Amino acid sequence: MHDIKAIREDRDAFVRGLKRRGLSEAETLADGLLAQDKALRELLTRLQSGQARRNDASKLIGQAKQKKDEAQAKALMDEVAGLKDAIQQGEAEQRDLEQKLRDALAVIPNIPGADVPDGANEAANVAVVSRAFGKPPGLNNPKQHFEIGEALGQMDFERAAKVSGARFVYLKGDLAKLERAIASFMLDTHTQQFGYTEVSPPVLVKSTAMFGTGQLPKFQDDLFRIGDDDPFWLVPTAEVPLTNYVADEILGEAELPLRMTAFTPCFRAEAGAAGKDTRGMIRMHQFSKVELVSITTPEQSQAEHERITDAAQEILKKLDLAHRVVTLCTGDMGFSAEKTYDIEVWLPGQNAYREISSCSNCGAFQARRMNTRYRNAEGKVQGPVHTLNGSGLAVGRTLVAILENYQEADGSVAVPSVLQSYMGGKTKIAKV
RNA sequence: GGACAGGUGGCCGAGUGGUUUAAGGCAGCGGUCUUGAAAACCGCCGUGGGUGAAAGCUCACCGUGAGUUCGAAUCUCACCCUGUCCGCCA
Repeated sequence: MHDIKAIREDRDAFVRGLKRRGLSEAETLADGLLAQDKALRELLTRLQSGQARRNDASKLIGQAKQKKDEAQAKALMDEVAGLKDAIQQGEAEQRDLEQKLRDALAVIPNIPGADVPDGANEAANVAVVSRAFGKPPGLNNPKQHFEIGEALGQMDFERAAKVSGARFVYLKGDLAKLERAIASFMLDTHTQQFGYTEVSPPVLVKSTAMFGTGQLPKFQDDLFRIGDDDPFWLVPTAEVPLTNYVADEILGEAELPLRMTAFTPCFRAEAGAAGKDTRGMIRMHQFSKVELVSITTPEQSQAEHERITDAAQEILKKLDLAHRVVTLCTGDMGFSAEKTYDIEVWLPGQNAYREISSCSNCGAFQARRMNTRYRNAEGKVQGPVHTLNGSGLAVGRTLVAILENYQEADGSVAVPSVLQSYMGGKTKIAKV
């Protein structure tokens, strides 16, 4: 959510930012907002002088009545009665204008950071060369993960389709255990090495929480919803409950940065993804993910963005999985992000790098929607905090990457050394 | 799901239609006193908005929303949340 005051003070910067995002009618949009803002402020000035007079007169009426001066009281009451309609109408108009302005602001995406490359789509994303890691392994005729999993008899899409439909999967035996091992390994790394606090959050949330992180009102079609009025929503990522943890709060500067990590299932309707990644478990309605969220001061957020990306990459490094990092261009970034790094892992079966993590600095954008601020050391309330989130990592896709990168010619899969202790010492997953 | 009781500033807590400008206390900050500290005493101490160069003036906010009234923390209605008990339950 944007600050209308900031738009008022620098309309052109706002317009430039939205244009970089690809919004061609940014000028019209900005001028519309400013016109609404102006109308609202003019109304407030008018309305408040009426309210001030009413308050004064009402006080005088009280005093007159105490002095038993009924004539004086009557005269004042008559005067205020004349103001009443105008005030009530003005208050209704104020509510209406504020609501309209808020609704208009709620669907405008965040402004890209100054160092974000311009571009219309993922073709314009820019590699972060210094963050690249490892080389694709030389494998002969590598299989795709679902071929491996199905041959092991431990990955079942058919029965999942019978029970739940497309884009669901059953994992069994060692593969089910591997998912749990991956998650434990990730959580342990983030808590022990990077100081994140492990959290087990709700995965059903209210509309206000979805608004806070920016999924609502615009992206309702991507979400699963439960109930008609005052619904619950299934979280598409633990970013939602972790970030909204601080909603409507004023935090002390001393407690920042606040770092939280959670392992949760994630639910996505995948509307509009028809035909994409239909085989295998790359794109599911339900998948599990370890998420990282940081709440910081504005001064800290850029450094924290690098740090959160480090934490996510550390997992892939320990698993010895080749990957690269790209800075998303203005046209490829999510709604709430100011700057985003995507981490892409090498998948031999697909002969391609595929996204496994997305680390974003949302600046003050979500904090404004959530009404989360902080207090400095002197106790003075400052502006909104900054919020960041990153996948650390998508567990399903990590399992896919392990299957494809650690596959053996005989159809078995080696267990990466850092996971062996989580797998009861097992070094290999084979058909039973 | 049902019954009852509640929701007031950072915290506790008074306040059932009009000098409420939300009492009082705790915590915090500044000061007096003191060699220093404690105690005592004095002062300050919510958020957001409008207007203004500023000082200031002003509006809104007592769980949320709507309403009654000249005037609402206080009355009415709806909803949300918390606690206790009952029911159900991993």
